[in-house]
Amino acid sequence: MKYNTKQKEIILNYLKNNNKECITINEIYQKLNKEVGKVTIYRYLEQLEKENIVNKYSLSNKESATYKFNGCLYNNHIHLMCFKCEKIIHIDCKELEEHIKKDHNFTPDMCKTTIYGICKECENKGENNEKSN
Amino acid sequence: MKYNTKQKEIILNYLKNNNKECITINEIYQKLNKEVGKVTIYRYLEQLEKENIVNKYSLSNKESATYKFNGCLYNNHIHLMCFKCEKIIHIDCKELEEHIKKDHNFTPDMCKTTIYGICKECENKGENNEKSN
DNA sequence: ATAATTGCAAACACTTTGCACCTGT
DNA sequence: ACAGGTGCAAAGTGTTTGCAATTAT
Repeated sequence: MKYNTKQKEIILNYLKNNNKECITINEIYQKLNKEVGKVTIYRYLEQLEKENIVNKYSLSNKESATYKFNGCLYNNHIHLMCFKCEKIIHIDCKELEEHIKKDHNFTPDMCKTTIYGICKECENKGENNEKSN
Repeated sequence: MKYNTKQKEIILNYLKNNNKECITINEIYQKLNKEVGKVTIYRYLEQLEKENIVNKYSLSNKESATYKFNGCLYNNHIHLMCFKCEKIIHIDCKELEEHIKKDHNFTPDMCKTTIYGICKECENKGENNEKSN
């Protein structure tokens, strides 16, 4: 990756201007397919990951690879993802990070971590409504 | 899923006796391929998930689907996965769970959550050795 | 007997690779 | 000029589906 190309610029630009914290290869491709091929997106994102400009992680096996642009506003936030409504909640909490580091001898990368569970609203709904199955 | 079959018994039995907390479809298939077809494993595990007997989650896009048998010893442990050595560390820590619940209004399902980062050993190695790239 | 289950092969979806063509330096 | 990058098509991998044969009730 020694040359600068139109395609790389387009992709990086898109990542910079895209407001979403997390974006999948498919989302990028759907936006840019007139200008950049899918293979190039795969290859360039792989490169950007090596350079620590994006982080790659998987939210589910069903989706294409998910990336987060490190320059974006949301960095260092922790993600809580609700199973039920699939909403992602961003929290800012150094305490949690410090706890894992100090008490468990492990330096967490909260950018790459998603904590799964049930949000307050869905939990409340669940009590009033059906239990299903 | 109204009939009991030899195959279902074999799979469930294997999950019960298997000591690992997390197991992939491929691991199950490699053990049981003489007795059960892969498709049956997929279908039965899907069913077991609906019945809440196993939980499905993904550690990485590279591996086949990962399941955790809910009856196993390790339930409610938290997983820390090291990027570098890919080791999974199991910790038992109610504090962390409580913190998220109380302070962030979110009930985490730590069974389905993997916290990514760097373990102590790899961090130490990194300091002495090359930084690479 | 018959409705459900199994398992092969084929279809799918996401990702990676081989290679000829194009582009940046 | 030529090393590096792009993108098509093909291959690779994990998962799902169609369907005929088998099995549980």
